[in-house]
Amino acid sequence: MTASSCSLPMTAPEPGVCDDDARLGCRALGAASAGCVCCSLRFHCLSSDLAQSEVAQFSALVLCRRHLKDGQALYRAGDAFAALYLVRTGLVKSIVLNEGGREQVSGFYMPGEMVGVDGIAAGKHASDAVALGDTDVCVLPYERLEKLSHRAPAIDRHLHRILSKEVVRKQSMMLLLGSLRAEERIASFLLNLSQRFTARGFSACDFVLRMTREEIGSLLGMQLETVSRVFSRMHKEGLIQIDGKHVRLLSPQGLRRMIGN
Amino acid sequence: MTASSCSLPMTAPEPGVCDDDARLGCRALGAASAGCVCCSLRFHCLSSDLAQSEVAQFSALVLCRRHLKDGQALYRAGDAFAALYLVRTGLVKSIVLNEGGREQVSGFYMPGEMVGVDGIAAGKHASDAVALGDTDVCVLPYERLEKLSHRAPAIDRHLHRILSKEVVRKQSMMLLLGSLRAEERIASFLLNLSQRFTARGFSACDFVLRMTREEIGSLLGMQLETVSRVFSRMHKEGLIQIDGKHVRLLSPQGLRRMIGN
DNA sequence: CGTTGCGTTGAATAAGGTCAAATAGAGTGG
DNA sequence: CCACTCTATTTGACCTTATTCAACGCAACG
Repeated sequence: MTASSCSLPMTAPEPGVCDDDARLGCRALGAASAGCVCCSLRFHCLSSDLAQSEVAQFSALVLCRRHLKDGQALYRAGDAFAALYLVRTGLVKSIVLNEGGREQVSGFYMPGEMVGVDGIAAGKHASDAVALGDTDVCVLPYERLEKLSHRAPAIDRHLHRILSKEVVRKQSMMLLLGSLRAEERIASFLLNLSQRFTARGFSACDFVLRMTREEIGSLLGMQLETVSRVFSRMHKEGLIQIDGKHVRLLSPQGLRRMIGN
Repeated sequence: MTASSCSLPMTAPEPGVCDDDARLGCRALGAASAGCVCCSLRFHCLSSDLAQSEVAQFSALVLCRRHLKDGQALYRAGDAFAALYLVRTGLVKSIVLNEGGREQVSGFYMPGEMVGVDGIAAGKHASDAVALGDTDVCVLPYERLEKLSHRAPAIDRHLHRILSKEVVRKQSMMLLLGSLRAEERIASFLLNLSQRFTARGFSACDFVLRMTREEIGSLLGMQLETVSRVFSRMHKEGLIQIDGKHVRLLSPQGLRRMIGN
């Protein structure tokens, strides 16, 4: 998972430049760090059509990383927006709160996925981001990222794509919330996780849910009891095997049929 | 509404350069067109902290406009992504379809709002965009926009903000769909429209819904009958006055209280 | 070993969906 | 101008689904 045994050339961060450190509560990366160039997540964080030099430039952006323990917040709604984050290990959940105090999980972010883009719009975060279990993130100071993206068109384009992808993702969550029933939502959720695990080289059909039933329910717009019941029913029907947080998809095909395809 | 009597200097599109015309099905703008600099929507489309020169550069991007009649599509899901669109007059609805054939309205776009950003991610549109009533849009060829944004950092930043704002918007729709009940959804919808009308200089409490009950229901994740019933109930309770598509908010305060604030 | 958080399950209830029918309005063609 | 058609909307009756409330099991932890 780590990129320790890598000795490819990279642009080292200028020493002493990381005045973001204190503000962002992160630890600086020494020149020893191999950076993005040979990070195993490189092709999740970054487009494959970036030149090596661009990857190195991007890498130089990541002045520091942050480690979060279970339940610790990366940022809170209302916090000044200073950086975007790329999950390295672990899992981050993002939570939106409306004025009426109601809150909802708006997404789970896996290694290689970017957290925090909702802060760009207003210069302050619109949601909380909280670690589920031990989690590491790379910190991308936004001002530096902006400056870099003016120099490196490919990186700018990549950023646009990431932002757009987030729109598409939320849009398909809207579709799920607005027009699927409980069973279909769960099926869709499981298949989505499966697909993302696969893309990261993990088993497609056998994984552990780091989040609680309540958090799943919150994301999918249903009560935790309903989540539990649907899991139980799917289990009885032989579609999945579920033991606490450990899930095994016995019939991905059957799940796919449930959501109509 | 039009910016006809404006004679400020602007960068005219180079003649003969609009080879996008045929592809995008739009008509070219003559040099006679006043462009964005004195468009009444300027401060909706564009950030107020753009310099005049930057606005002119942006304006030069808009090589053509498109007029759409009621029900006509700006693009369809799967179409190659070539441009972003800024609504000038009228209303555009965007519709997502999932694999199972289910579809849902994912947003209504008013003058000054940008349509089409979900196409950036994959290079093809993820939704349909259809005009509700006569509608005009400005066409922003995306490749040119990208090139411009490398030359003009402020425009790039503005684009990032627009994309992020779209994420925030979808995110709050997720919250609505996942945790509000029918009445609260409608209240939220009406207040949102009201706020957007206000921002455009129209009455905050007296407006016409261009969309059908079914389209409203689709956006809000409920059946058209439920939409109708909620309108009727709100009417009885003296919160709104509703006559077909004509709405008057009698107690915006009361509506706000419904969603808990 | 009691406490606490998470998960499961059951029974009663409420909210919204579905089906059906009636009405209203806009647009069309005679 | 009127009859006709088509679509949008409203309303009622009934039914399905998911929520709510409550009880209980289980595992981790101090």
